[in-house]
Amino acid sequence: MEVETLQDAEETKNGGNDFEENGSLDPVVYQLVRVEGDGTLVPPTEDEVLQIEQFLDDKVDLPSIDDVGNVEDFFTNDCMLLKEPDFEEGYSELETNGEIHTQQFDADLEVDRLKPSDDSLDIPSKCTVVHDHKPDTEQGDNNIVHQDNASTETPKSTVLNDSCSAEKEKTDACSRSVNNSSTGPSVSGVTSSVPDFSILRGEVSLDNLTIRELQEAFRATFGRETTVKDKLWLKRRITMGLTNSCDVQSSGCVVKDYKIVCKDAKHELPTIGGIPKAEVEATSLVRYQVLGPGNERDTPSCSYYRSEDQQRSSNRLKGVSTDNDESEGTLQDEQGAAKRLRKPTKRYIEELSDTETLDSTGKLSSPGKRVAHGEVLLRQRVTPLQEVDSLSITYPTRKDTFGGFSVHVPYASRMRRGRPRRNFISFLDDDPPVECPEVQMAVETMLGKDGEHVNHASSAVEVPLTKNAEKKGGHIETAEKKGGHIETADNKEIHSIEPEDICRTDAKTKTKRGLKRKHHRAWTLSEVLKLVDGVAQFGPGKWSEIRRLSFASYSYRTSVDLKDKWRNLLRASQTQLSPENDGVCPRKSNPSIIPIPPAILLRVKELAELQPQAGNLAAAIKFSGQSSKAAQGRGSSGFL
DNA sequence: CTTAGGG
DNA sequence: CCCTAAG
Repeated sequence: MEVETLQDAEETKNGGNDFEENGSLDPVVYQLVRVEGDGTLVPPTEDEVLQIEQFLDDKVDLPSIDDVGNVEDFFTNDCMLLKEPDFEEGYSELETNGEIHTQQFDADLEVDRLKPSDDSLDIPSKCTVVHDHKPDTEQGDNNIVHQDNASTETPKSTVLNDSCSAEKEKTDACSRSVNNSSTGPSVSGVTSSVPDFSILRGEVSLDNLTIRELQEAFRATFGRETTVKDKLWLKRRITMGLTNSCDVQSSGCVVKDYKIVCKDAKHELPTIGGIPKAEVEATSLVRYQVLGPGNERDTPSCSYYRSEDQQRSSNRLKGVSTDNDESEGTLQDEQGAAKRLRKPTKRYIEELSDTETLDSTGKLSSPGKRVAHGEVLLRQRVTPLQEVDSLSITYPTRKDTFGGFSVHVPYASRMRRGRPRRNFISFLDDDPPVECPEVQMAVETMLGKDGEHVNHASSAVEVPLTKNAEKKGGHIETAEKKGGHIETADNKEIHSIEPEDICRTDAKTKTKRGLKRKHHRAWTLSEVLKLVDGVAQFGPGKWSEIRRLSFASYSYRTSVDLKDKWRNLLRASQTQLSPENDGVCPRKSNPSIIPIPPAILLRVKELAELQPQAGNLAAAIKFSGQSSKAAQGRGSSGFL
């Protein structure tokens, strides 16, 4: 059996409660009772009591009058707000309160029994709630529990209760409501809109109501108007509101549940529909209701959300899932059928995201901020204790509603999908203001360029042609002043980074807007030779080939670079060679710049000449081999 | 991506 | 070296 929590109606025992002092509230005390299968109540065990007490203590603070007031207002607004997008603000406050409540409830739920709580708590309790929403449901004790979970109370009811205890006015209302089962929820008094619950009273089969009546009922239940004309939906909503459960079935819903509850309960809670207060379950229920109304924007979808959440929560809490699930499915299906699917709006989505983000609680996450607000609140209440795990689970995904169906969507999906900026590499690149080969290497590596760096570094030896100029004895060793380093041997120079490079690098980094300018690298004699050789082999225009084969080690030389360089070489060869005799560099005599060795130029020239010719012939191909060799032979004598 | 060319 | 147009 389960221990059912029963709340005892007000009790005066509370004694020194604030409430009493205020006089406004009827002190309600929860009594923890174990419900036997036969329905008899049994005094709680000490353990049970203890467990509950803890919760109570925590709660006690919560219900301060002020808080309560806020809560109430909040709820009140809630109804109204729910409709409108802008009601967010109200929530924050509520949440706090809500949490508290939730905790309590949770606690209660967990324990599954109520214990005579401290006086401090006054929750109007009412009778045990046995809901018969579902016809299907079994009626065993278990059922009861389930139902409670599933069904339950509206958040409002919860609130109301609190408020009642706290506020005088409300109290009155509460008391009234309590007294008059018939009376509409006192809430009305609080709420701007005064729902007329009368319609709900009694056992009325929603099925028999007209849309209009249903709408009225809806209004009575949620305190707000609805334009929805979907009977099914309305029925559901109403039922849900009344019962607080998700399980409501579209058809065959009878208000009587509500009613029953009312009857049992001494007070009707002003809550939305006058939901019974089985506080315990109420917790979970509360959520539902809130959601319902809130979500509702007259949209069926809301209910979906809820249902899921509810189910979950209830399941979690009680471990009873079956009924709920079924009901859920039913609801969803029905709704889905009834209404068109609704796609989340961008805004909606955004809101959701935000909400989720905000809620550390995680769970809340669901649906939209706003919509969810109510839910959130409720959830928190419910969740805190037990839902932890759920939270963790939930976290990764967010629920969205699609066409009324809740769907878990990975948060990630919402995130921007853009691919990572490809530039980031560039940035890396920029870097090396300093020259560290390492950095470069790293960069290059990252870039995926040829892995040359290694070579580069080690072989970097080469001196910029310009500078070295002639030196080459066979290799380029010279170092010019410029480099600052002297490369003794080509091989060695590892650090041949020239100051220039550095400077340039920086420059480019700074200069280039987004793109950094490629690090300037002077062409070394060896590079030129390779280039020439490459051209000789593959022919001009085969830059990519040359680059691949001949410049494997120079990752920083692109085919474009080769092409450019070649162009420059050609130019040079033409100008220099011809006037060659001058021997001097035409344009500058600048010492720093060392002209490309004539030998090379010669080769270039030859190639240039050959190529074209060859090109014509297509001999280029064949040629290439020969030419290259030839070229080598000649000019290079020692180059390659 | 590779070439060609202009800047 | 960069940039762009054109395959």
